[in-house]
This record gives sequence, structure tokens and C-alpha cells, in this order.
Amino acid sequence: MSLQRSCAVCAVRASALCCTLPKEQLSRLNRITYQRRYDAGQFIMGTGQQQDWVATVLSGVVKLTKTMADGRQQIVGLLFAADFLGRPFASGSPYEAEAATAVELCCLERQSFEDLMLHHPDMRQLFLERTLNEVDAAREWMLLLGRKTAEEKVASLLLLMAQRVRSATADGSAPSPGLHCELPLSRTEMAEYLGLRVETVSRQIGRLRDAGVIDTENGRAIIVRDIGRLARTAAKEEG
Amino acid sequence: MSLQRSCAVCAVRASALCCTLPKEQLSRLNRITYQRRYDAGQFIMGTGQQQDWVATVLSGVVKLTKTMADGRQQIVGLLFAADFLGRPFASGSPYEAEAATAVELCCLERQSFEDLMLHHPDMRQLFLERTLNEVDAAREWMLLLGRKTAEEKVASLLLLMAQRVRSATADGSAPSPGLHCELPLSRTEMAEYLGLRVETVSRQIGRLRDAGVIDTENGRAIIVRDIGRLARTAAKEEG
DNA sequence: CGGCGTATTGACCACCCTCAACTGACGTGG
DNA sequence: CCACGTCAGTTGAGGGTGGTCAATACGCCG
Repeated sequence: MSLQRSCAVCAVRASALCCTLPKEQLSRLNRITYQRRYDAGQFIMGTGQQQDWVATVLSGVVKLTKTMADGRQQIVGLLFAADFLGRPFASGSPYEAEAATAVELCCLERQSFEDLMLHHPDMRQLFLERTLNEVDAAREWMLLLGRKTAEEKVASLLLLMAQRVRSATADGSAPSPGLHCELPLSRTEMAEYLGLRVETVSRQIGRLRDAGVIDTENGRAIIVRDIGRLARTAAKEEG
Repeated sequence: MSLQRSCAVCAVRASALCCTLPKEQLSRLNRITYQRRYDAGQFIMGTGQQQDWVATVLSGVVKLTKTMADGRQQIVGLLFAADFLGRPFASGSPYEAEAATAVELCCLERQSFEDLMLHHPDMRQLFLERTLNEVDAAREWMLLLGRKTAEEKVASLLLLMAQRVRSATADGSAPSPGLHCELPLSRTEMAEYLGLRVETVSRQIGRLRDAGVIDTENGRAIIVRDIGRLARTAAKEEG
């Protein structure tokens, strides 16, 4: 469960919260952090129970979900590499975290993290700004959930994923024939994120494929053929 | 538009962000803040444009909205007395703020606010914690928007309002016959908050009234007759 | 009284949900 | 090697919730 690697060669060192720490601090950071791996589908942290550690996502995708008593579930956020996971300044998390794909985390005790923030203004500042961005993202998604049609919802999600993947794989190789994109979510998870049912997601993806906007490969991959049309479908203006 | 009052007698002094400032700072704070009043329906701040000030809500209710190109609108947050309005560390706000009722704000320049946070760790900390709470609240609302039925949505909102009002008016007088609650939102605004249409909100309120859970008075007031049943209606478990 | 804006009510129907069957990929075991 | 089970995804038929459009009621104010 727990392995060791050096902060100096960390893949997300440049963009995670700890990018604000000076090099001299890295060896100390290395000592107080530890890594964890999860398989797709595994539970990471939950509501209710005491939660005494936080983490940075090293690789993979984490989904944050909220569940009602009768089982209805809503994904309320996705975390990618370099994103922060956990709820400082509270004893528990108000939602559950689960591995959507295989996930590597770089963990540390919540108390250590709070101490780090106390002594490193830059890091505290970055954390604050990222939290503000999370508020913005959550509210953007509220607009999607409350006002968009199924077609717009699906297009919006695919667009988001395509952008996420494009920025992640900064290869620059063969960009023209279509943007290839391996979705980190199953149809069921897409539905849970969009406030839809699986069948509706499947049908809308089918429609986008028939319209030539995207192609689907076996499994979870899609190829964006016409990103402009995808973007227009994501917020159709009455036409 | 701009009037002066002393921080020392401020109504939200005990709960706003500035409650973390020592008394010695109040006269200085008094000098750099100014007040503004808005009538119900007035625009406060918007997307796109440069936004160089932030504020604390002194009284009234502010709604934060997002609008799509074709006019579809979603309320993404409500601010009550002592809540903070504005988006520090960014040049503009990603959503519009509008007065839902008559509103009084205590404003200061964004730069001054950022400076204050820089020099007052307690205030910075409180701001961070409140921002984290905003994330939680937004995600809670995502669950409502994505998964709840119209009946549950309306009940959830009425419950929220009843609790807000109960805590605000800590009178303790005549609690038994029914919790009186003056809604700060029109039916249209309730619909915009819940991801519904006005007609649906109106019908669901009618059903709750017929069921004896609430009573309605002329205008926007409601009386909660059975808060337990209202809470159960807000998250029905398959019954 | 008439005009205006908000709330309510009614009739209709479309979008999405529900339930069900089917397909294809994958793994296991005979 | 194929039969079989499983699981994710797809497709189809039908129904219900909530949207749409229109008329009416109500409160407010000149």
C-alpha cells in the first residue's frame, strides 16, 4: 500500500500545492509524506468517519460523490493529477472519494498539512486560490445540472474531458485527424456526474456519433472529430 | 449611495469576516470601507467587467446567478447578512450578483481587502474556511439539482429558508403554532435556484399546502406547520 | 376603475426515466 | 475449443414528471 519516491523527481511537483515549497524543504516533505495506490472502484475516504489525512493526486482520477439515503448518487467533483484531496479544518469530509481509475496519492497527515500552510504563505495562498476555483467550477456545474438538456450535458462533459486530456498529453503529435481521448469514466459514472441515467447518456453519445461530431472506439475511448460543433452543442442557443 | 456608520456599532460585526480584527483596527477599517444600498432587483456586480471592490452583506439577500447565451438562468448561491461578496485574487467575478431584496453592503477596495488578509492571519483563515464551506454548500446543491424530484427540491428550499430565518430571528417568542417565514425570493427566483419552472414551483407549494405541511400567506410568506414532514419530504426514501 | 406584475391553475405534450431485452467483450471451466 | 456467466454498453417500447403555452386570479398603485 505504501511506497517511497523522492519529491525531487515527482511528476506533479511543478503543479501541485507543494510547488510553492522551496527546494530546501523537499527532504523534510519527503519524510512526512507517503504514497498510496488504489485500484479503479476502490473506496478512498468517506463521510461521517474521522478523516486524519489529506493527499495530492499523483496519477489517475478520483471522483467525489454524494449519496442520498435511498441510494441516489451524484458525482460532485473530479480530481486529476496534481489536484488536492481532503477537507482541512474539519474533522470529516462531507462527501465520499472513490478511485475512478487506478490512482496514486501522495498523502500526509491533516495536521502536518495544516502546519505546512501555517508556515508557508505561498502554499496557503495557492490553496486558497484553488479552493476559490473549486467554488467556481461547482457553480458552473450547477448551471449544467439545473438548466442544460441531456444533449448539452453530454456534449459539455465530453468537451471538458477532451480539454483535460489535451492539456495533459501535451504531445503535439498528429493533432488534425481527430482528438483522441480515453474517458476515465464509465457510462454509469458519466450519468452520475450529469444528473442523467445511463441509457440517456448512451443514446446522446450515439446521436453525437451519428451526427459525425465524435467517433467511439470499443470501450471508453472517443475521438472528437469536430470540436467546434461539440462546443456549440454544449450550449445550444435555440437553433 | 454612500453613507457612513461606525464599525463599532455594526450589526454584523460579530459574525462577518472583520470579526477577526482587533478593536484597535476598527477605526482604520472604518476609514477604508464605505456603504452602499441597493433596491430589490438591482444589479450589483457582473461577469466580464473588471471588478475592483468586494463587500460584506450588512442586510438583505444577494443572489448570485449564471446566465447562458439564450437567457437560461441559474441561481448558484444566496448571500445573507455577514456573508462575503466578491472574488478576490481574480480580476472579475464568474457570475452576476443581484439584490434579491433591498440590500446594504459594506464595501472596500479589492486591493485593500487582499492587504488586510495579508496582515491578519485570523481573517485569512476565516475567509479560507468560509470558502471551503461554500464549496460544500455548492456540492450539496449539485445533489439537489441532479437527483431530487420537484417536490423534494421545493421542500428542501423551504426547509433551508425556514432554518435561515429561524436562526436569524432568535426571538424565541411563540414558536409552537407554526414557523413564520418571509421568503426573500419570488416564485421565479425559487425556480431559478431549483432548476425548475415557475409553474412547477407554484404547483408543488400548492401540494404542500393541501397536505397541511405549510400554509401560505398573501405574498411571499409561508408558515411551516410540520417541519418534520417538510424535512422528510425534502429527501423522500421511496415511500 | 383600469393597468401592471406576480402567482395560480388548466390542458397538452416532450423529454427523459423506467423496464426490459439484446449485444459484445472478457474470463472461467468443462 | 466452445459453452457459459458476467458485466458494461446499447437499443427499444412505453409511461410519468415536469416543461410549455395560455387563461385566469390576485395584489398593488395610480
